[in-house]
Amino acid sequence: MNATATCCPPLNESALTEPAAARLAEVFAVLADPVRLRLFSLIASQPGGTCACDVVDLVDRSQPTVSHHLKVLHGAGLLDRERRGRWIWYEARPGALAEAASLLDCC
Amino acid sequence: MNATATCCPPLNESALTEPAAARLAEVFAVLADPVRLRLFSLIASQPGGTCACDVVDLVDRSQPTVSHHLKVLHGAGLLDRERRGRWIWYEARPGALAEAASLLDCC
DNA sequence: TTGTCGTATTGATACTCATCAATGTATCGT
DNA sequence: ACGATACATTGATGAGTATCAATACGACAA
Repeated sequence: MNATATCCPPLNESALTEPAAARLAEVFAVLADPVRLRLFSLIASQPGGTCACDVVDLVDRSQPTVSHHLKVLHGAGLLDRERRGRWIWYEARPGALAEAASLLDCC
Repeated sequence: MNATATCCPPLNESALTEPAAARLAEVFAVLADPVRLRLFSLIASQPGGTCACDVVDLVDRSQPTVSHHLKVLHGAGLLDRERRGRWIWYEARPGALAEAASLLDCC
């Protein structure tokens, strides 16, 4: 029922199956872009979530580019989205990275 | 002195700086390819390391492709290399992923 | 030295993706 | 209704990369 149990043992205990590797590689690919990783950390470090308008200025990229990255993060299940009037609030989804973290812990 | 202290606080505590995000994104990029991730797990799960010839057959890719991926993993500091006669042995470098793991633990 | 085996490199190709300008969509105030 | 604000989508472009065939390199055996 806990997040770590849904995945697989640490990397130094048993090798990943092909499907497991494919699925996890997608998670790492989402975090493999510096702008996207920074956007996620900016939002995750904000307890109540953040308005998208607040992060655009922080990453030195155009608004469409930031919107694209937020869409990718949301599509991967790392961010929750909620509309509030004209604004859209993003918030880090709890436990979204537990699976990946459990793998890396050992190495 | 411990591995987690060399990096940065978890993602939900404070946002990544731009250089930190860039450096970490490189690590995630190395793990973002399914073949490469599986190669690393195959080697990391082998206590004494592995001959490169043993993993080529396991990932359904050509020998040059596997060689390329092993070079990337070694270049990123995730694998150690050692020549033994005609063979080359790869071994997972201990603690190579501690930095990335400490970040992900919280989310 | 000559061949063989294990591994790396080269060169080419196809595909993915980060990025932006322009435009579209939705919500709110007046 | 109209304009303004916040965000998303479209379309185009350039850079990066996974992949393989062919080739090169290095070590060992005979």
